[in-house]
Amino acid sequence: MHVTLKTIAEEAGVSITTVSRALAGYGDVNEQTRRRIIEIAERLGYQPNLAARHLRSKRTYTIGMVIPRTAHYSDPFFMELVAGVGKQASEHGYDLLLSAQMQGEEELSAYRRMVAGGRVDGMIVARVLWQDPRIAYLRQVYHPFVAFGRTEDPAHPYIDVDGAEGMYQLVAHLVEYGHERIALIQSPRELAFTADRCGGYRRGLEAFDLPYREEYVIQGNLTRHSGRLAAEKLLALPTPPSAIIACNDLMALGASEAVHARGLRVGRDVAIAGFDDIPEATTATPPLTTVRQPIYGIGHRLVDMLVRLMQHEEVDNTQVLLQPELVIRASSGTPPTR
Amino acid sequence: MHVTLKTIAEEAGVSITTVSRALAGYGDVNEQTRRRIIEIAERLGYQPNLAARHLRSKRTYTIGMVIPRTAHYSDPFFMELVAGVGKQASEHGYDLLLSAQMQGEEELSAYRRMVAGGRVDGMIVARVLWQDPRIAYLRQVYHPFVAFGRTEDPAHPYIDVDGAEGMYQLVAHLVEYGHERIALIQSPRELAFTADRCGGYRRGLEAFDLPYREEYVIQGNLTRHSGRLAAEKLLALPTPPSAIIACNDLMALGASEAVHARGLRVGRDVAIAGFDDIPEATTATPPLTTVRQPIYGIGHRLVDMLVRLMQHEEVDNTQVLLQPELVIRASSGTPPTR
DNA sequence: TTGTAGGCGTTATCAG
DNA sequence: CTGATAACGCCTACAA
Repeated sequence: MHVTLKTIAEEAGVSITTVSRALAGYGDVNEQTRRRIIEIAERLGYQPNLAARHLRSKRTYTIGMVIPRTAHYSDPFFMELVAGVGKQASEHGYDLLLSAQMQGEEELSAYRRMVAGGRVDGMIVARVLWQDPRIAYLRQVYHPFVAFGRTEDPAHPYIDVDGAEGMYQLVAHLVEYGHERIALIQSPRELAFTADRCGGYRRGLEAFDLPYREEYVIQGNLTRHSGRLAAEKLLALPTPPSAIIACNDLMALGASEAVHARGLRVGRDVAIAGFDDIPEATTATPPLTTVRQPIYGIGHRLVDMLVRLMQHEEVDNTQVLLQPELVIRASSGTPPTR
Repeated sequence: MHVTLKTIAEEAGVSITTVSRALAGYGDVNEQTRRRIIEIAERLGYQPNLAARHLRSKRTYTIGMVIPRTAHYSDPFFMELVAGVGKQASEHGYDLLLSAQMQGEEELSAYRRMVAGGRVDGMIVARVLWQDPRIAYLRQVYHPFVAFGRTEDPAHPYIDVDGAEGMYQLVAHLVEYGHERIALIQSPRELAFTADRCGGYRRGLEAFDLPYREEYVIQGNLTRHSGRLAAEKLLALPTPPSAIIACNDLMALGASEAVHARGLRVGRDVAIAGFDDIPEATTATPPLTTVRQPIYGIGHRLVDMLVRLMQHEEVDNTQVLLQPELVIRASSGTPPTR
């Protein structure tokens, strides 16, 4: 059977109340009694029942996060984020409650279970949508959360990376390397960062007087496979692009496969660039030029901000926009010789 | 405020009991009443308080897992395992409670919090130690768990990969490719799989009449960095090995770095092989020869078994030993020409 | 078919 | 300094 306060109380010959207070470290317990109680508690391996404690105190010391339940593969973006969030949560004395759900209704009901079910003190929301129902929900019930990503609605707490700027830099970089036909493999429109990143792409083209061509912009769904399909279409065009930017690294890696498969060489015949800088970007062949989002570190900052919000501390800035860092590797080719 | 059964009861003009039964789908509630109650519950967005429910029912529908809290980097082995476990847990209607802790005392107390604190119905134990205090604890309190890895004690439920066989195959493979000086970068002795894998290495050497040399066996700690250090030592020997096997992929990748740094070429001048087949093994340059542990799939199976144990169903086999699969890639060189 | 009452283990209030 | 007592929200005999 489980050791409860009652067990200890009986063993020590005092009331449950006294045991509770002794263990909680209240000052109004006789030093003798306290020591005896603590000794017994340790001997019996007492462990407070957290469900009971939560029921009373409304604090769970748990952070919730819902990640997409994909068919078979683990998404490195989310895994890095989970690692960063988990590490920092633990640093603050919090555990992490993870639920893998299909996007859509299921996901939202997982939010409800966690939040309204009182299982977590706060939520981390990743991969924000344009009109994000999860954020709408959390705002409606006034539950603490921080999002990785912003939307138009200016009021919610977020940390984000300036995708427009990142994309602009990517275009500038490719132009500098001599490219004029730069294609884009786009992320799904419903994602908040899509408009941001695509905007940066367009502004990049304009800034260098390059035309925006409909046929150079293809829709992907963030998976490696969709990147490959998109690149195949691009390469089959009458006038194929000489450079391909993908809205995330996974699609960029898929695009590299398509280039290979056509017997062309990445970085020489076709330049490829991505966005995120997942670990594999470094080790891919050739290594991938990309825009770095320090995902692991962002996980830390998300938790730091969330912890303050949960504890109702002052947070000076709840809208953090990080400047991206262009990471040039071999997949975008070699510098122009002049 | 939170919507409780009481809120609904008042709204519907019935007792809490009736609401509870109506929502739980009991048969003994008037159809009229039930419909009215359900309608109100939905309108008010009722969500059962899970702490209260757990307190009563002792079921949490949560699986616990403690992962090492390393300084800065995410360990791909654990991340893959988390992905597999999380996915399958969700498939069975369970959430995953993650706690990142330093190994040792902290880790054990996280187990206690989860288990004795009643937060989880079962635990997944990864990276089993020789005399594993976590397993000792779980057995002592009769709490359901499944381990990824076995120990001498035959009675606990586990899924494992036959490391001895894997290592043997690795040695055989390298011998076939013409190597006679095969070194080993060993994992920490306290890990259960170390004896297993090292045993396979020794038996491999014996089988091919190769001497076991003390100086060819170096201790690592599973990190990339330790693999690099170990390989540097090996390569600085008067008679350096021509092939290096590491007990995990991360150390093997570190060893590759050391080879590079010395101006040698992996797969040509020195053969390298690892164990695990983490995603990066495929994309590394050159790709890494290794022994495949299907970590993601093992995560699935761990959960499947655990779910049956938690629900006290019959499990025909609670000790599963999987046969490993040798994955030959470029890091071990090219086949001997004859 | 519905309601009353008790308890899960904890913490907080209020007397003694 | 200590102990009753109530309450958190839910479930379930048992009674009506």
